[in-house]
Amino acid sequence: MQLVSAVPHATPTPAISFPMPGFEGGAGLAAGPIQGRRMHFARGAEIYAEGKAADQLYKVVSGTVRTCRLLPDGRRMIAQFALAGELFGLDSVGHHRFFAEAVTDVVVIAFSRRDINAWVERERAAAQSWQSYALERLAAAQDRFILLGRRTAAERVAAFLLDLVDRGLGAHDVVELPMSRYDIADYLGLTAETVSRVLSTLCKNRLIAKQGCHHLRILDREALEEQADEDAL
Amino acid sequence: MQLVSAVPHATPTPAISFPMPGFEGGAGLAAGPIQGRRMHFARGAEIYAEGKAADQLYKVVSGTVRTCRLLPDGRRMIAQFALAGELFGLDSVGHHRFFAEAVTDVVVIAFSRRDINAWVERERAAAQSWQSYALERLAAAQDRFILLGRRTAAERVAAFLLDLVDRGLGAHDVVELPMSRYDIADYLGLTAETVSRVLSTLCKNRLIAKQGCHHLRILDREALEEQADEDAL
DNA sequence: CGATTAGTTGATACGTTTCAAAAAGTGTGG
DNA sequence: CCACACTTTTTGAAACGTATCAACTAATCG
Repeated sequence: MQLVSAVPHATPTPAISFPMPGFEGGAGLAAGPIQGRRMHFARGAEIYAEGKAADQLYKVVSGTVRTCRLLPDGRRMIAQFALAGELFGLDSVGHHRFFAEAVTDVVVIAFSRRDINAWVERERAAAQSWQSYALERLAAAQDRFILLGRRTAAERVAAFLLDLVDRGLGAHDVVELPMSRYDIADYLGLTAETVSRVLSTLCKNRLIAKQGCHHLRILDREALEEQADEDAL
Repeated sequence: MQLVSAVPHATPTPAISFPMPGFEGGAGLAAGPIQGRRMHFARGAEIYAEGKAADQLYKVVSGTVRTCRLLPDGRRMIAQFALAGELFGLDSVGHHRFFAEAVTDVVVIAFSRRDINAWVERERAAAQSWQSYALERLAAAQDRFILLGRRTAAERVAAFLLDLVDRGLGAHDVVELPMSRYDIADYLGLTAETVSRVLSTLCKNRLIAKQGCHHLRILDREALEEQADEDAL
């Protein structure tokens, strides 16, 4: 891992907050005194490889990260897009079962798994927070079964856009799409062409409007939600 | 919930073991002194409903359980088949996001979430066990993304059969399929007809042999694994 | 600004679904 | 224990949605 070399100005981040989504009330509750290492990665750079020891958990400060796996024949599946403020790297106990790459230039904070474990054992609130986080991730994963197993291309794309908005990607009714069509396709179990076609159809039907291919304006959120067909993602 | 009425001989199960798969070494490590309630359900009976408070975690003693969700238009997705010895009901923190039904006549033990939490807070090993279990479930869920998003019908069915064998459903090379073709289909994101066709093809190619439609003999495990294409499920 | 990559659109192919009917399996009451 | 009714599974034919391949266009980067 060329992690260290990828840290130009490794400011000794003092007492980084460690929010567990789903537990903290606000946006950045300082839930513990864990120190993290701030790291930078350029667009496309590998953050960790599949099979490497999963000894760190990462929090995205800015930018977007994808975690993926490749099948022998080249098919790819993206397990997660981690947006600013979100965590990634919780693949498994021992070794990473996916690899992580920077979708855009990113800044992340890496927390040592050992520190987290120690903290969780020390403080009751930490343990609860940690457990809630794991359960929330599990719930999100289960929801995705339905998306991938039982929904059409149009439903998947609509749900995906709404999910990004809900997670804060883009202001007001403008969605930012930092990732490529291929990334979206590999996240939704489709092809890039199909994603493109669905987006074009949504434009034609005046549900969204393209403002460059990485920025969409949502024109009719209600119709989009109807297309996503509730309880999804 | 007609849970209580469904308990004919509610033996006051004394000090039930509470194994967390992935943590205990053997098959039934008594990891804690948690008391559970033994319950019986007839084939097809509902064990808990979607939306109900998720205040219990269940362990299957015998039989098979499915956890599902229904979409408004009738499409169904099965999130999990819980076999003998496995846990289910860990949908979420607050309320069940899936409903659970008995695939066959089942005996389960219900553990109170409160008891589990208390135990986890009391004993260090319990906390670790609990965490490992949650992470293992998460890893399994992530693997299923690939199955549902990037694999063909034949690959999914092959992987499903191998998974059942590995989890102990059926002795030697004979797989037991307690669930219907519709159940399998809704677990794999297919239709029952497609599942049936894939199984027929596998028979024709001498990878498996049908012994009644709920018992299959695996004739060529290697070829089946090749069809499942490694790292799946 | 030109070269290269990413995105869109179209035509066709393929895999899975859908609808329909036959066959096999399962349960029940005489 | 068998016959009947019902359900589940299997098989076939046609329709549908998405993938694939190919060409073109737009965006991005040096």
